[in-house]
Amino acid sequence: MKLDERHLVQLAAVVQAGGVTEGAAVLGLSQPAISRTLAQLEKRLGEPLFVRGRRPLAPTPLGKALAEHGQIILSASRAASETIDSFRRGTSGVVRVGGSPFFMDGLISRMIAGFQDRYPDVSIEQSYGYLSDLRASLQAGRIDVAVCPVDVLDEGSGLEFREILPGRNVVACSSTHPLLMKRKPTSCDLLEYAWIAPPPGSPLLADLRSILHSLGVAEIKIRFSGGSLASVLNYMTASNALTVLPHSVVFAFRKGGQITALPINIPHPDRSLGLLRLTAAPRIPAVDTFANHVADAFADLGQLIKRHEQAIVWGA
Amino acid sequence: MKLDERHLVQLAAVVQAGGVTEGAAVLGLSQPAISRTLAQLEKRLGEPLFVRGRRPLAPTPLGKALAEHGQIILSASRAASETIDSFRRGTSGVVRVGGSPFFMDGLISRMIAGFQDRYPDVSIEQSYGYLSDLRASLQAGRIDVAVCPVDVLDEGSGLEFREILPGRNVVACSSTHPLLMKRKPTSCDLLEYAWIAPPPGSPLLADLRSILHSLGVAEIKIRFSGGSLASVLNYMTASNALTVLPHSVVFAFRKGGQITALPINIPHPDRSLGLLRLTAAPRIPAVDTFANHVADAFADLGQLIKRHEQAIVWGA
DNA sequence: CAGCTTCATAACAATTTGTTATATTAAATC
DNA sequence: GATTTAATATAACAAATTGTTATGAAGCTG
Repeated sequence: MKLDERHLVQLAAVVQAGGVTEGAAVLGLSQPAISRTLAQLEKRLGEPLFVRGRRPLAPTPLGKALAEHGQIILSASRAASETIDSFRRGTSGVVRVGGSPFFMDGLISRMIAGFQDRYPDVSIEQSYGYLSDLRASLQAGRIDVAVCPVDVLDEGSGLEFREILPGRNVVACSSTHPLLMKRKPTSCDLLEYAWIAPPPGSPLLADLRSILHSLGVAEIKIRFSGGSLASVLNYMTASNALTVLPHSVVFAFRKGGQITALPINIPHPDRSLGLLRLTAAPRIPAVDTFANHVADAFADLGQLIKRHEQAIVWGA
Repeated sequence: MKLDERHLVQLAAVVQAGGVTEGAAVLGLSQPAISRTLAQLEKRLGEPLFVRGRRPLAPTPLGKALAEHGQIILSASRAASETIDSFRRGTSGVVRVGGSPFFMDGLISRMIAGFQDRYPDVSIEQSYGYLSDLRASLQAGRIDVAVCPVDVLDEGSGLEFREILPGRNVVACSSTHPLLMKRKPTSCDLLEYAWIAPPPGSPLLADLRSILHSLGVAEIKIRFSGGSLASVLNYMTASNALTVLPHSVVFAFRKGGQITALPINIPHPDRSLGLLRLTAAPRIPAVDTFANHVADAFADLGQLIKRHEQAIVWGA
């Protein structure tokens, strides 16, 4: 026999509160409303739910059993309410974030940890991709926000762009690299060593080409390619290979003492790391919270880098 | 924010079924009904629950989260329905049974085990008492059924009596008792040994007195009293003490080989073991099921005793 | 692009829900 | 044991909700 969820909830409230009047108060309803519900329930069931003509009100075994189900429903309903409230506050929900692999692995993943330290009820679903994929994912509603280097001129197409860090690359190497002995490495020196290529399709790969061009270097020895950041760092640590990496990523890993940047100036890409969101997308508070957290974290990082550079001067 | 349980259920059905139409079918409703509910929910929340303009219908993270709560509600509701159906079939519920201690401990408790082997979803709450207490408990709705010896003439007072075994007592003793050596023990022999008194207030105690009277015995040595059946049996096993017990109880424990009955005839009490229920009480199917089970079990027991007596003749 | 399926909207009838006012009934009190 | 008090049941009514059918709009499929 099918019964109304609302009725079960009312029954549960009455049983738990120990009286019709009190139960009504718990639910914020009038006593006659509950009284009628109970009468109707008993009529439909053909079984009493309470021992009649006796106070305090005592449920029959059946009444008690049904009230337990009602209690579950009431709890679930309250949990749903809490879900909504917390969703609105941006302290719960799901944030689906996509981004370019090196930034995600090198910076964002740490920031996510810090974020969830503050907002443990927001779960993060991470995915990888470059600008065109990410744009498509945003538009298809597969992700809520993207973290990605974007050409400064690139704009429009319904995407909202929020810059969080100016583009700046460095030539990275193991912190025991022989070239670090030299005061001013030349372009020729760079040709001496093997290179790690950034992932195919990444802006870094394009940057690498333009760097080589600006240094007047024709070709380099690519020894390793296709690896994610962890592979690149490991490889670099255990070899004298060079690669081009975002300044911020190398900076973030300076604590490990394994890698560093060569003191050589290379041109800045006309590109900034930023947060991308769909302009037309519904505002999800948790995504706002997350975006703000990431932006703040990058602002802090920017400050840190600035202070660090006052001590150590990179390049010439 | 408070939301309607019904709406959450409908949301859950849609998410689980993967479409409005399918969800409506699951709940036995029309598609527009669900469609309107969802529209209303989204309007009240100010947040989309589904990714619009896209098929197959995909819930947003919020929609999915709320649907999970709805699923819980739906399950609880179905469980409640099942509780009712099963209650009506008499295969679930609670049976509160009261009875005289020796019968409960000696016979009924075993029958409850057999009962629950067949009906595992019926739980039994057992309590003890003699006729007057039990009658009061029945009338107060504290128990659903009583198992108790009742004077054959005693009747009325809104109680329905169902006889399940004619009263018959025996003098019980350890199975190694010296009197068992004698072919025909006399009343004087009975005076030689210590006696265990049945619990105060029990019909057995009254029976004991009338037995002594009929045997022309004035007084006996009471050595032990106030014990429950387990104590009485243990005491008897470890001594040569005698007591008066229902024939059926001694019979039920014959398998243990520890106790038996003396071959001496004592008068039957004008009393029968029976099931008592309130005539006016609402019919609880599980109680019916239980009462029938107990009655059947006693019928079987009666047959067993009869066959057993054709082999072994008790008393003279 | 036609055809099919699925979802959204409109309009309306029926039921349900909640309210206040009042009668009953069980417990408490003297 | 009569009387008072607190709690529950009932009645009457207004408002909101729910469900229905009919129909329009929007995506997918071939």
